[in-house]
Amino acid sequence: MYEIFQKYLDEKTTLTKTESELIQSYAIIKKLRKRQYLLQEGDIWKYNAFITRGCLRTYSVDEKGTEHVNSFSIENWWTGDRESLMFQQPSRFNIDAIEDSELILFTQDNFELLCREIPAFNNMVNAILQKSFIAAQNRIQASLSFTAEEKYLNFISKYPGFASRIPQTMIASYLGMTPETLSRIRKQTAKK
Amino acid sequence: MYEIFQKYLDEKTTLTKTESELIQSYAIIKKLRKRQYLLQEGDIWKYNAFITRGCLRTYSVDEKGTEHVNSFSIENWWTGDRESLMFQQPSRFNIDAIEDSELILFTQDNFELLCREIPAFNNMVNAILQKSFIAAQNRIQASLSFTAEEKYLNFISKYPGFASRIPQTMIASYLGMTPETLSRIRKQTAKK
DNA sequence: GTAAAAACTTGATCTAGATCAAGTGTTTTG
DNA sequence: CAAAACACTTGATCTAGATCAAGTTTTTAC
Repeated sequence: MYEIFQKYLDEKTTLTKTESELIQSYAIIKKLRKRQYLLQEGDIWKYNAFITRGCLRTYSVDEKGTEHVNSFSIENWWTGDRESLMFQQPSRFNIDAIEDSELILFTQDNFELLCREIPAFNNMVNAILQKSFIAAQNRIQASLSFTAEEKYLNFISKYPGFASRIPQTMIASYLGMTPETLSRIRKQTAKK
Repeated sequence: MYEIFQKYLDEKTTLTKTESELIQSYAIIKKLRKRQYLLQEGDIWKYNAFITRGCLRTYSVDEKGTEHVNSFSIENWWTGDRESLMFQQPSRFNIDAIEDSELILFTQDNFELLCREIPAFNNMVNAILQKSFIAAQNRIQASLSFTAEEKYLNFISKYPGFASRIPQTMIASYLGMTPETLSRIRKQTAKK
């Protein structure tokens, strides 16, 4: 499955043979069955994780036991808990597989080394972070200014394809509404 | 006012004399009166802006004319619209001064040059971006899982000092509630 | 292949927070 | 320093979306 990551690298940046080999030498392949955890609340996250196949969700659980989905991540995206990684503190999140998935992991030490040794890799990582930040800003804006229906329409237009592979309950949680509300919205919008 | 930024740099990173001078040579000082715009919706944002004094807000206006505050930024923080800057597209945001303020601007070209020429500067910028992303994630989580009262208590504990210098109406907007609701929450929590 | 468990739908009712309205207090500005 | 503009409070009423409940449909697992 490493070829998928190699292809991603080739698209995003330009590397010498030696650099590519250095990156590959640190790659840890990890397979996850559906429902299996990549990270559990309380654990300290140690990696940078790239998804070559499948779909994962990051969520937290509040005192009432309600799950709140923070994000979905699919093939060709990264996942993990930056806060836990950066401050080496126990995570408030769980990450688990929505589908059978395959990942490539890099320990933070190795990842930092790659960033230091390979400027093109460092630039790629920064560009991804910038885009993630912009996406987070847009999500904040949506959560502040959109109605439930607008949030759903925005979601399916922004992430077409997600709606078909992710259970509605999880999408509802991601959008900050109950599954019942999402069900009713879908019924209504289907009519139009 | 450049000394404030110099002090910030000295705290966050280690630079040679030459590097410091290079950075300073690109700095553009900008003063803003209260209510004055730094950026208006539709404009394309061209800078990286550091605040040496004052307080700014970033907000958008929806079709109904309602303002939604995206963020507040005070001295020793950065502000701007990353999305507009990165993709050179018209901004959906307005940024204006809540207090008389002073900023240091770097055009994106100069800023990129500094990142390229000064690895320590680049690392500092990345670290800031990481922290901004983590803060955005936390805000998303709060907006999904907190009640109006919890959002307010979380805000004042996370940003003590903000409540006294920023009008309540704007804080309410930032927290995604009406000014009336915030007023009632403050009355209640004051009792306790 | 079938029973149990999830996932989704639909209806009835409830409620946190919004909206509307009418104050009072506090800046800003000529 | 007055009056206009703005910021905040308080009360009455309304509503989007939550909650509770009881189905039906789909998926999972032996």
